[in-house]
Amino acid sequence: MMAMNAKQPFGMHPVLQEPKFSSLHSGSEAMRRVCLPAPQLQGNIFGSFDESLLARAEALAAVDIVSHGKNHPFKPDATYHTMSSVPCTSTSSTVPISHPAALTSHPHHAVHQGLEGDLLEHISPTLSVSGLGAPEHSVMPAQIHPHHLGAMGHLHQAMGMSHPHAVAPHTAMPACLSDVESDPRELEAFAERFKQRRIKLGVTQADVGAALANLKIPGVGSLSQSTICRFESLTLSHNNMIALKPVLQAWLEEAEAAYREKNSKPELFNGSERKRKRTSIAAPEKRSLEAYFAIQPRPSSEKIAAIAEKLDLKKNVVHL
DNA sequence: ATGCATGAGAG
DNA sequence: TCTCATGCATA
Repeated sequence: MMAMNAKQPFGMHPVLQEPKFSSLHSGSEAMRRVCLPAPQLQGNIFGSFDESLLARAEALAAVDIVSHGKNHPFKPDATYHTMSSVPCTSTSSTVPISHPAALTSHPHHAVHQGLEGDLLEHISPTLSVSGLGAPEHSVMPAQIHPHHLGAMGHLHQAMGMSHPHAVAPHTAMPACLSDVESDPRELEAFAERFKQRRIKLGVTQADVGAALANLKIPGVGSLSQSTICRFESLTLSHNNMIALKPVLQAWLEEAEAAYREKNSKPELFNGSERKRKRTSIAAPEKRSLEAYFAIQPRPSSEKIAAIAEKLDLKKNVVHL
């Protein structure tokens, strides 16, 4: 044996197999990546990057490990793979099933749009943004390579949503009922963008899967590398794709926010510390201080000094 | 639907 | 060795 990544010595390889998913793939592509010291065990991931991989850590969205919880409320039903055609794409796709912004109460909301443009350097002017989620006003039939326009599309959920929602000019596509955002093309575009941006951030599929748990999105825990991979390669059922999209989108925004925050911040403390750390007072000391204060609301500076000395704290700290 | 195990390819 | 892709199993 040569590789065996310390995995389970389980060696079961039935011979038969049927193509569950019609793997309509686009082969893999060479992409540079930052090496992750730890094996791809999801559990370890966080334990490894810190300093050296600070950048990545940042990208991983305020990592704060969560054991996870694998349960997806999503109820799939149909299969994907239909995107290649389906010319019908309504324009009303402005409202995704759930706004990641709403799900995660993050301070980044305000900058979502900003980071959008920032990292999207490959935006293709070809498509109009107005669609906000429906990049293809039914302009293209079916044979167009959606990949080329996979630059944007999910500007929706930009909380404010100031665009007046232009009514579908023509082909309203009444048939595409549940189009709310299930538009396959849009999904594909998103998947493509997701992948590219993820790579740009130097985050691996496994990282993403694990980091998802940090988003604390109800009902969403971590996912495996496999799933992320499948999402990117559109090898999931349509509904599953749709269910996962907002989650991954939320992650992406988080990651990019953290990313940009990281390198925007001069953060290079030059000898002078910017802020002094908040002094934490031990519980017992704090209690005695409070007790004292109860008796002597206005202790003299002398007293304060004495107390400070006694508790080994700085005077201004004792001031409370 | 999703994770594990593992093969494949790249660096 | 790492990441990605995929077969297979299972909830």
